[in-house]
Amino acid sequence: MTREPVAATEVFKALGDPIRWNIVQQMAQQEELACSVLEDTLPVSKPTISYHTKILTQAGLIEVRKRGRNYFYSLRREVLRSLMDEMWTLAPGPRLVSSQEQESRSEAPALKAAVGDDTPRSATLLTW
Amino acid sequence: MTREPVAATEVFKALGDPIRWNIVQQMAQQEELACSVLEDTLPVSKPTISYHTKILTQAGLIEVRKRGRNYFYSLRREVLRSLMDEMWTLAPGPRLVSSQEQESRSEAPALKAAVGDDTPRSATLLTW
DNA sequence: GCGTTAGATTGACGTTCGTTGAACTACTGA
DNA sequence: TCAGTAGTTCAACGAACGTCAATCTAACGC
Repeated sequence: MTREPVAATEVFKALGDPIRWNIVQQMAQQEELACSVLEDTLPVSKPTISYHTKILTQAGLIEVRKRGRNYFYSLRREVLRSLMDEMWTLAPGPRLVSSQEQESRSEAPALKAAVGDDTPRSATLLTW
Repeated sequence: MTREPVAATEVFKALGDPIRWNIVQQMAQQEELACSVLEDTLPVSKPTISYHTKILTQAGLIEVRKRGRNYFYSLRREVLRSLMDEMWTLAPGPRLVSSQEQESRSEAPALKAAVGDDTPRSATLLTW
């Protein structure tokens, strides 16, 4: 059941790219995401998408399922939670954000050219 | 009070390097950390340390205080928490790790050559 | 003043990363 | 069987990253 342990820094590095973060965000909403959707929503070529999904897979963040000639990706939320646990030991405390603040944040202005101007989801900005 | 908003991916990228992750871990324990300590504990030269602390500062993760000719760094935990909040919206759920599991994890075998063999803290490995 | 020390900056170097066109593989449907 | 499609792999490229020696700057002690 337990897989190869992955260094925390490798997961951080995987999340530290706008396109990959965008992919993870999309997958968090869809439960399972077709590769073709990524081709439509991301402003990069097919090989580039393949490159990024590979990095996410190696970091343990996503799981790949092949059905015929189509590929489907799904987010491995337990990995994200495991990383959050690790961060929590460094900065323990209750969750800060109220539900309406989450709402407003998802409508925050996009960081321009972070992943292209016509991207479905805007870049995530942190304020504190 | 609120500073320049920083993209989440920039913070992830800052955390995605073994040396910087090590620095953050040390600062989580010390409340305030002298630069000289980093020079003693990290297997890299002074300019390299300066380079990494600069990246952490730009990501908003640490704060610099100069006292005479000495520099002191401190962790900005609210930034880490803000990032955790963002991750939580993607993978909501309770914390997973029990206190004794945290204990055993901190004693986990080091990932060799992740940041040098004589590093005070071992590399963080994730299991799920 | 003047040498020393702590740490940042600069400049150079090799390595890794992100991107693409081209070629390839595996599946589909007729 | 064979053309078309979905997605990967390969090879190459420029850009960004991580490292260090050398240099610089500011504060210290005398």
